[in-house]
Amino acid sequence: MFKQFDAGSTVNVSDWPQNTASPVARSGQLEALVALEQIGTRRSLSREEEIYAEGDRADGWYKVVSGTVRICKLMADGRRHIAEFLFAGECFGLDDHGERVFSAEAVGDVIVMRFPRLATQRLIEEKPELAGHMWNMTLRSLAHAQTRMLLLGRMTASERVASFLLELSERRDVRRNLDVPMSRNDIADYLGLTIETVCRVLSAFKKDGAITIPSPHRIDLCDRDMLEAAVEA
Amino acid sequence: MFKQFDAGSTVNVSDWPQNTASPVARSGQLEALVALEQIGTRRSLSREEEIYAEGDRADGWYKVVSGTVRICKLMADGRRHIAEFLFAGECFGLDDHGERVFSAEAVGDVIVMRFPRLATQRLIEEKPELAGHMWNMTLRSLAHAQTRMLLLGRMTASERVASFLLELSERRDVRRNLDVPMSRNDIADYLGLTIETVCRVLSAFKKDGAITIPSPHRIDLCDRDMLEAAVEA
DNA sequence: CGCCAGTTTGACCAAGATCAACGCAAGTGG
DNA sequence: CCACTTGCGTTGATCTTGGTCAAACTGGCG
Repeated sequence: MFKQFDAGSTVNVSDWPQNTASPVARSGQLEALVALEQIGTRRSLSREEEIYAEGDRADGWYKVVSGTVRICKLMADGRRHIAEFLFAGECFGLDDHGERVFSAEAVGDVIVMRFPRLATQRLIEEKPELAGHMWNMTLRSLAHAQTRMLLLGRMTASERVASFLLELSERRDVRRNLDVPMSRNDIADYLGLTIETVCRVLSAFKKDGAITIPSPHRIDLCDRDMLEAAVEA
Repeated sequence: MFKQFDAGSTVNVSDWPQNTASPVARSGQLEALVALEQIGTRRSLSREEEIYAEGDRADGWYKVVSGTVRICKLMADGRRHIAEFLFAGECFGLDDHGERVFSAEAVGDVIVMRFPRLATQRLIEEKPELAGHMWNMTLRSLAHAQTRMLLLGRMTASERVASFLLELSERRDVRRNLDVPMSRNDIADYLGLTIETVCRVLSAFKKDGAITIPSPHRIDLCDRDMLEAAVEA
């Protein structure tokens, strides 16, 4: 089932390259992380504002402080695809060299930290342990992307929506009273469906008693087992 | 359009963390890569043989020497999803910690190099520049995964197949006489379609004069422009 | 109160899935 | 050497899921 929804690209010291490292390397790692945090600058954005656009120079990466960010791509004929949603503590924009391949936008009001690429590179040269940390964040994104490829390639509409609700619940660490910051349209473009299908599936889940929908941006997971059964992967 | 199909996770010294590094760091990098190659062991597999299974301990990663490898996952009810095909020079199995989330199988006869996880970790501690190299390989996989999410989430059957043919052509560096090592079924599971749909789309392309199909595992791209137009992303 | 943006619901439609038959080599065993 | 099998691939007929189009609903907000 879907237990390994990555907890996002939060700072995490105990992983692949590090977890057998000597104590010395480990304390170096911690110090390096502090140094990393210090090269970041704060930036506030309001609802629907663009953080960067497709085609912009990719000269930095970001970490969400508060709010929700979406990473998306527009096709020539207007079809939209949302590659990822990012919540507080998660990082984005590490990928792509040179030009941005996707754009990043604020779903609601958002605060992010921006880490300039050059400063990051210099810091990595200075403290090579950091490369391992960056690598880990990328590995997490990759694991998440693979889970989503399975979802987009082989799951039915209800499986996708159930999956989405459970993912939200895991990532935001809420068991029942889920708040859903993004619009139905965003959800649809994230799941490779249409807004109507998303609505219909949600209504169906409601009728079956798996969820209730006090308001469009608030969903109660009454019966998680039912949702988990709907995923069935 | 789809020009940035990553050339795979081949060894590549000139990237993100390295490309502004001092000459000293660069030569260290090269030396480190040689050291890396030396911890690998050769392994031969025949058609349809499993390299590792879902659930196996993830205690190493691989590089394809010759042949084609597929990374796949089976859902409980038998639906199959192919996450990736790997050709000579490309790496896989770097992702997942602990247990394998996907399995890896030889499409035809295959030779791979296996790099044990522990030895790799030790080497990284010894030569921290290597972390940057590993990170780059992961970044490439991620870029590829993102391209595929767009394909699976938002493209039509013909767009997917056209995309696939062009991707094959780019990655194997062949402009016309494409050899297609995988079965129609593999292609379908890679593109999130059924085998019948793949066949039909290929037949349609043939009728339109975009391709010819001398044999099932050999496809001629007569009119690349037509295929590129069919993708239209 | 009426407008507006986002959501929900319904009726209909189509892309692609499913089911089924057929074709076509490459074995295989008599 | 030739029937027979077997595993793919291709094609056709029909069905289903989810998309499209359109209308109604809902909760702010001027």
